[in-house]
Amino acid sequence: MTESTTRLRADARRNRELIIITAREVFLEQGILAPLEEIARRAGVGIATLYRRFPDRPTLIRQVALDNLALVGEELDRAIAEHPDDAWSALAHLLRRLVRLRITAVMPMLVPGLEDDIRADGGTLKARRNQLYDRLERLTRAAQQEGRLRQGLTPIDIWLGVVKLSRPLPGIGADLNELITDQQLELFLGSLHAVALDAAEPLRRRPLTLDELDRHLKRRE
Amino acid sequence: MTESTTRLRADARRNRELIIITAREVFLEQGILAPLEEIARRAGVGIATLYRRFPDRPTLIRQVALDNLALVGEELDRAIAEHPDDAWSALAHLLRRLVRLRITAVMPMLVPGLEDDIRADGGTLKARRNQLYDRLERLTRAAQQEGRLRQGLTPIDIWLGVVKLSRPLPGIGADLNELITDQQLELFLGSLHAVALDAAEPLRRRPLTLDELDRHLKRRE
DNA sequence: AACTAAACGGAGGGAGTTCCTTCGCTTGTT
DNA sequence: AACAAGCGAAGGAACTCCCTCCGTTTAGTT
Repeated sequence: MTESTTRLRADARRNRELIIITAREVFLEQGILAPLEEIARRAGVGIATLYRRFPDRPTLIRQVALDNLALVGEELDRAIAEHPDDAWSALAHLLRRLVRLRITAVMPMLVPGLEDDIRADGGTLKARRNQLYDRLERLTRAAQQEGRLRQGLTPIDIWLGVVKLSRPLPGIGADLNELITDQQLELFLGSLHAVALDAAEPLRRRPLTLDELDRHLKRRE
Repeated sequence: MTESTTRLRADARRNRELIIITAREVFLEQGILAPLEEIARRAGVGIATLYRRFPDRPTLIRQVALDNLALVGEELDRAIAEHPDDAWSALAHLLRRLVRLRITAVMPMLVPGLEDDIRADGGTLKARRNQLYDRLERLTRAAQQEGRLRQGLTPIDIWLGVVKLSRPLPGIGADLNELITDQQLELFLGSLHAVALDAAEPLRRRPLTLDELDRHLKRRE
């Protein structure tokens, strides 16, 4: 992903990827304060390897965040390519993929403490997030113009829904969690779908904007 | 709640209630392994007070679970009383209340390790859960017969939805979480609502049964 | 108002986690 | 085959959490 990656030895590159993928899962389950040793253990690498690649926790978090954003971008490309004339299908397909991949694309948007890193980053993370948001918004609008996505929905509704759905319930097995998530996702898709809901029961509320979300996060010291 | 409660001194009874309420919130956020000291701190009582009232963690968990079930029962009564001829409104009203109260009625259903306590309990907890489930199922069916709740939904879908919605996202403030949860709840209600969805896009799946859920939980050692 | 039993909170020792570094061995690359 | 790069395990320091002990405070009673 990063250019420095290309200079790594093959096994190092493999382990690096493994760590990021595992970290995504563990962060999703336990939050970003999860023990790094558990991430290493579940990734099947020594703790030293993790520290060698990611000197401290913020670095790891930022890499996971960047990786998430890139992955969502790729999936978005693919979904649109596979459904070029059908924005709703592309969106539904995308969401199913994202949930299955357990991506928390919103993480970098929501997690405070990342703020510092975003700034240290020169704003790269935030810029990429905004870019992705724009693309998602375009898809959303297209689906609404097709009349198949409920009016009044924003990408924020959708993203947050995916995050809440992806988040496994603590204390129960992975298989049961997957089952539950799948079932709930289909319900969620129903709530997004327009068909006749639109006229029948329009969303009556002031939608949350991205700026507003950011302000909330910033205010919280 | 319990008869032994009546023998407690007024301040003790007050603190006991406070601890249970706080424990519900903390368990919801962090899972049932959350530090007891945080529960005590957030409840504004000393750690000794918590231990005096609840000698060990399982005892506290069971009390919280029982309290949750009782509370949901009361809310169910109220919702039905307020909408005697309108099951769908009663259901929607109930869900809004439950989310706002941050009740995780399903907790005792989902959390393993509680299994032992359920048995030690002589099955009281499980019996009450099943009883509540039956009542909820009756309401569900009624709303479906009205043609206002989507066909194919079970109380499990609804309960699990409430749990996932109630669960706050980690690392962001309580106020933002509340905002997000409210917005997502309205979406969720939309997905439950029939209106015209029914004919347009019936739920095509095998629903999860309560027995099946229990079996999953038991299997997981 | 005074008394007493009940309840309270905080301090602190001990057990268990988590962090993060050091170091001798292994492996990919040329 | 040689060597640089990468690897995992062990372990000390710091921290967290559990749970009890004990001196102080408070609710309820006479």
